Amino acid sequence: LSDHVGTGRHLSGDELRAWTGFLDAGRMINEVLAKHLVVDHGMSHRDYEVLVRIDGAGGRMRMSVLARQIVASAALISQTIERLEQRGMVERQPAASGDGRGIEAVLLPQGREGLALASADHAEIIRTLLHQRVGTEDLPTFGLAMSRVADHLRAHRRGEPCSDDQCPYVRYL
Amino acid sequence: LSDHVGTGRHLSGDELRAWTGFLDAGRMINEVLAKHLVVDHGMSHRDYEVLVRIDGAGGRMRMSVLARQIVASAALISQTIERLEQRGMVERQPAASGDGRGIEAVLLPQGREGLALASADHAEIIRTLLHQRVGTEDLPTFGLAMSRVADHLRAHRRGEPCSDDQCPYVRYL
DNA sequence: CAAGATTGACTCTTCAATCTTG
DNA sequence: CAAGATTGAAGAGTCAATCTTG
Repeated sequence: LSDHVGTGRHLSGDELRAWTGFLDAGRMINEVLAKHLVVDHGMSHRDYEVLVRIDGAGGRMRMSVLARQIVASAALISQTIERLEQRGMVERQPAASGDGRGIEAVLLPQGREGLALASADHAEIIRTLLHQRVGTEDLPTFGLAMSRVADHLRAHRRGEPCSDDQCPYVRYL
Repeated sequence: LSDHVGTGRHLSGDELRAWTGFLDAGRMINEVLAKHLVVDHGMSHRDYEVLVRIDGAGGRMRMSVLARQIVASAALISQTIERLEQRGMVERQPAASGDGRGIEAVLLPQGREGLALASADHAEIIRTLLHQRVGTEDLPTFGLAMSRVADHLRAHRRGEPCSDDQCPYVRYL
């Protein structure tokens, strides 16, 4: 395969290594996290993320806010909360604010407990598989780069115009 | 939330930024790629990846090799090839080698054409959303770090013992 | 009509069971 | 019995349509 640099149809050697490494690393880390959560704690990775966010917000959070913070659609959040409610981990309540359209997901004791049990291993897996391999020295730089990538895409998702270039493809977001 | 460094239950500030950035960036980039492929080229991201791999191997590849290279199970590859075959993009043939158990997926002209049409934009999206944000200067380092993460996990998946530490959680792979 | 939220249909993924060949 | 590959059912995600409230 040809190995043009930067402007060609195909990715160059460095570009390809970065992309396939990024893609495969993400898939396999997610696979490990997902299996750990479902095997040892009976919840999906998304269940866990939802519980973390609600806990981080003090125990209650609006559906729409949840959908915005986690990278997920409103429909997905609704069905995830539905499953968590059936298992007694969260509860749906009318929004505390006056808006009659809002629904808040409220963390129940059982959900708080499940979260606490899962979180210790969860963090350790991420350290072992990601942080340790990236290396202490490069970790801050890596974190900043990933935040730039994510923040750029989040800005587009909110409909904000892109600051420094055209970004022709984000219409797919 | 507490902000211990390295050894606690929770991720530290740097660790958390690296992890959430990595996770969200991966999700949103995949979302853009997936939508581009399905909207403009009528194929899923995994369809595209399968076609790329077969093409890279010279136009034919065994199912089991495909499953190993792409991070996917044998069942998933089987069903993906099934769909591609129905659309006339690949064809299943008995393995060229003597082993009567082997099946090879062979790229057909229509598949080659679909791949060519999709690949130009595909590479450009990845450059715009990932490489450009990481930055030219940091890209090689980033690529090496991601390759270390992925290679470490691939080694575990193949059952090889881990070189420099215990890695207690890879049993979930 | 726009925003928050939900539902149902369809698709994709995973898991366990199956079949065939070495 | 182990390895390569396939199948069917169940679980989760996406999309379009719907309902309610501002």
